[in-house]
Amino acid sequence: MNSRFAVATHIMAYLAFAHEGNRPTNSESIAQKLGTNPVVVRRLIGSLRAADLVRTQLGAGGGASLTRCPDKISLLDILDAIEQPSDPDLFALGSIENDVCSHHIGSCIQSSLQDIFGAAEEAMKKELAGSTLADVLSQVSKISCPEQFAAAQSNLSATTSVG
Amino acid sequence: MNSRFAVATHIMAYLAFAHEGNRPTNSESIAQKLGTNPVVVRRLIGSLRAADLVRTQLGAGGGASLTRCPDKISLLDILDAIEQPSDPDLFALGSIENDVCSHHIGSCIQSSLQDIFGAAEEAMKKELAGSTLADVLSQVSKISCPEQFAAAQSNLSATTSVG
DNA sequence: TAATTACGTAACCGTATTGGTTACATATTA
DNA sequence: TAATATGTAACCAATACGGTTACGTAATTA
Repeated sequence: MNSRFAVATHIMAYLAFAHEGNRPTNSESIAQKLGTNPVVVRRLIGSLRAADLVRTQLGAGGGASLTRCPDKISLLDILDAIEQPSDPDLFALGSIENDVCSHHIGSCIQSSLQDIFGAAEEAMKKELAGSTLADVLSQVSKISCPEQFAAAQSNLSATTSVG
Repeated sequence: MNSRFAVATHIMAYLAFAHEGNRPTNSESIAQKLGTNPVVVRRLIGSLRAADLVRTQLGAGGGASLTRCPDKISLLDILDAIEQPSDPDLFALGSIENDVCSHHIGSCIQSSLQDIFGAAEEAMKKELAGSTLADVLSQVSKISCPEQFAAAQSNLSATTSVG
């Protein structure tokens, strides 16, 4: 899960950069910036699309774009989008949840731990819910490298316009 | 990571149950209760011992026992104990952290995301730091199944005394 | 002292997951 | 109609993990 989340957030950040220019961004250029494969990007974009965070457009000039403004998309939205049925829970008890352990004391411990793990997960999600893509962008522009940020923005819109 | 944490916490909970009776608990009996293999238990106990949460005793009548009272051991202590160098971080950027991506905008996004991910992780850890093994035990005894809890406690001390 | 117990650790295996890659059908644009 | 780009399946290699066996070593106990 962890790398998927980071990559997905990265993708969303790039799409947020390109959000002003109305042209979609293709998986090829995102993959190149991330140093990965276009199919990997498309797979994640597929999950993001299923969660209605991005829309995609087929055909020439196609690609992905955000469905709403970056300040309306939290990092929790992204996490929820890429969560898979195979990721039951960040703190899943996994193989412990079997019949062998379902004697009294075992199941009692389990339910107790699940409460605590659930609280920890909630705390994490609450934090992620408080950060939006817009926050990421403004942090980038303010703190890290303002002039490169401006240059990158114009580069990006140029890239997405040209192809 | 996630299963390791859950299993380790389970192990610690069992050791906490046995903490009053001064006899250590062997990996065999813990593994049996958890429906797993003694070696798996010993591996985790090895990490817990390295973090000075448990001590182990070799030889006949040996096993593991807590180094301090359950109310002095937080779930964060356990998480920290079993964190491995290969688990750099819950939100690690993984394969993104390569040279290809280290152009200006990419590295800016990364540092921004790392801040946010770090905050989320901190929130989670803070929650775990607030829960002790004693809390787990009392939750088990109070909420879930008081009479079984009492029975299990006496069973456990009997088990660890007899072998 | 000898036998038993139990840990510590290495080694190996099967499985699951993941990311990377190729390939191709489909849709959209020009 | 040609070019572009997505959607998706399929396959591969690498990694991680849990399970298991095996064995050396230490401590107890008879």
